[in-house]
Amino acid sequence: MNLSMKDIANALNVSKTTVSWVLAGQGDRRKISLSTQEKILAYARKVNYQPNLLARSLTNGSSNTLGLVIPSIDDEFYAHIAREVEMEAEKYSYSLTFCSSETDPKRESRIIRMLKSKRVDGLIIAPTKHSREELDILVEEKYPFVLIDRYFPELDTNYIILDNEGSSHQLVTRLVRDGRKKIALITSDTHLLVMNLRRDGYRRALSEAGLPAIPALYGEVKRGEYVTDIIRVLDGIFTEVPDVDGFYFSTHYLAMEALRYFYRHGMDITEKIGLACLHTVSSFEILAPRMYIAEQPIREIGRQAVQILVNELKSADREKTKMVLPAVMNFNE
Amino acid sequence: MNLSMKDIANALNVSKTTVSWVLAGQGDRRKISLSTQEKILAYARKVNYQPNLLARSLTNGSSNTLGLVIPSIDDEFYAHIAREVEMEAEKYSYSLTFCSSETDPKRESRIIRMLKSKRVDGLIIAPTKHSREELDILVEEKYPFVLIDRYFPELDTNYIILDNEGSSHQLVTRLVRDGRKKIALITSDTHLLVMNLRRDGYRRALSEAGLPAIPALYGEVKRGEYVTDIIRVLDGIFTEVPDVDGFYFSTHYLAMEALRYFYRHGMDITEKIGLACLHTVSSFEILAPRMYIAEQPIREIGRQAVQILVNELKSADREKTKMVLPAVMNFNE
DNA sequence: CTGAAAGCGCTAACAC
DNA sequence: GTGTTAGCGCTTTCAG
Repeated sequence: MNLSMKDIANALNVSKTTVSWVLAGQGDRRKISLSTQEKILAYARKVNYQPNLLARSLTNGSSNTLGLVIPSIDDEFYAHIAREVEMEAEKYSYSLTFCSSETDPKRESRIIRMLKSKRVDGLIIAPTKHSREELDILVEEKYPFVLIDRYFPELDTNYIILDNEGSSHQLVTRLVRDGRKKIALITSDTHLLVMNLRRDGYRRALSEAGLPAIPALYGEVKRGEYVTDIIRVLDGIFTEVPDVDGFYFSTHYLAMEALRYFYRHGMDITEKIGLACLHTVSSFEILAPRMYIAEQPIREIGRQAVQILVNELKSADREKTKMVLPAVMNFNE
Repeated sequence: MNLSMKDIANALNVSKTTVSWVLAGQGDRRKISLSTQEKILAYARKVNYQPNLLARSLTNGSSNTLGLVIPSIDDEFYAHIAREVEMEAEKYSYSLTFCSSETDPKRESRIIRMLKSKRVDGLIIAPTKHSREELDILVEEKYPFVLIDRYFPELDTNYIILDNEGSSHQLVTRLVRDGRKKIALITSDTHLLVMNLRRDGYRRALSEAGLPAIPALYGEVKRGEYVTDIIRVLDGIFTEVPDVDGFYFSTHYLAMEALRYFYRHGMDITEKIGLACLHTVSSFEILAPRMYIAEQPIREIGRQAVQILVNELKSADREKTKMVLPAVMNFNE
């Protein structure tokens, strides 16, 4: 199959070293004669020489590869992130190996170990709830990594997250300004810190507006079976608070299922019910054009994540970067 | 950082080989004494030994990794494919490195070369239009790979594709059965073979139904600027054929933009206009519940792709597998 | 200007 | 039962 440097060296009666220099573009610096250089270059091109990156990485102790670990590539949000990260990594001539944990902590651990074993130079991780142990190890080993989307405040790591509390607050406040008085919160995955922050923002907005926090307006959906469970939750809210006039969804897939529900029940989600959601998917624009949306700054997250990693790889032991990014709103003030 | 086998061997006063045997689970077969085995295992666990997969791959000449090359991870369809492939690969304890070509042939070439250089054991490729050269090389090198979604009939390769002509024919025939007589075809990327096949299916359905092929009902949208160009196309059709009563979209993103258009113009897409589309995205279920849809058998594609590759890796030089899969319809007959 | 040789961490044929 | 050794393909120090 593929020829190696040795093959080229033998064929041309030069040494492996010379071939290596030339192919690495160091011919001039090493003062290899032009004739030799050209001979090597020509031959390499002719036989379509491709370096064995495994060998190179082994020698160099670095694979020029970044690893991305996300809960699920099926999720539009993470798919976008993956894209941005890949593009940005390419700018620094890193390639990307991506794996999805399927929100299974065991899988996640396995993946992280595997990526380390493959000697990826750094990791970008959107951690699941139970990632702590594995992250502890990374911290201890000083393995370069940056968390995105979720984080652990007690851990001194790089992270880039959304201003969850603030965005929530803005969204709910916007509903309040429309005169909504009975705004339900639909949420899930409440063991996640970010979800609590979103709830906090919701509560703060209500209390600042002098609105009561009605327990019946709190809808918690079981993750995993959210497609069916949200029906139970919404049914419950409409029975107990028939004049509910607003919904704030803590994440996009909840909004999606709720929209399905509203459409099935022929409900008026333009006048009678105000909607807001943190995160978005492209179809919301059509399905619920008047829904207030706080979007994740996906491009920014992807870019920063790569840059933080690249910087850390250049000079280890720098301060950890902790970024809290504002959301991008589809409305004013 | 990570200890190597040598370190373990030194620390325990045994040889690298012994460590290698034991850690590879060959202790019993190689008749290493139980005490030694336990000593090694215990120590490895204690220092949290992780093998260097680069070194192992270099030695073994195989990385236990498959590569997936897709046009864009942003696309729901390919994201799903990526997920299935990853899960299936895991069953055979292969890991997955995925890259997206962004439908840029140069990028695609680069990616394929890079993956080969990293010595991935096999490739799953959803090729872009101009992939021929790179594929020719793969064929010549006998590098194991399988094409999905698109293929080159003149190339003897593994491939798994949808029955494009047949699915199209079924969709359009279904519209005809509803009494639609002026069915427009909205398509794009017409240099792709699969797109031509879809057009052929449309035409066959019309001709079998004795319906004329009205040129004004053929809408070709420029890829790349389809979001704006589709408006021009649809405007054109509605002006020239005001009583158009059906639309067949050759792919999901065209349907998506058309729906946007129909909604903006407040058009009746339940009674007056019949819709059909090859491919789907989740929001269609809400946006256009009555649209006839032919779905790609994503799971099947992902599974088969991996299995074909795994089989080929076990025994090279087998016959190439060429699969044409039927679509999954959301309607009867 | 060019080459020899060591070493990255692992496996496996071949001793003893 | 265990160790020696060579080699995977590359980079890089040191010697000519």
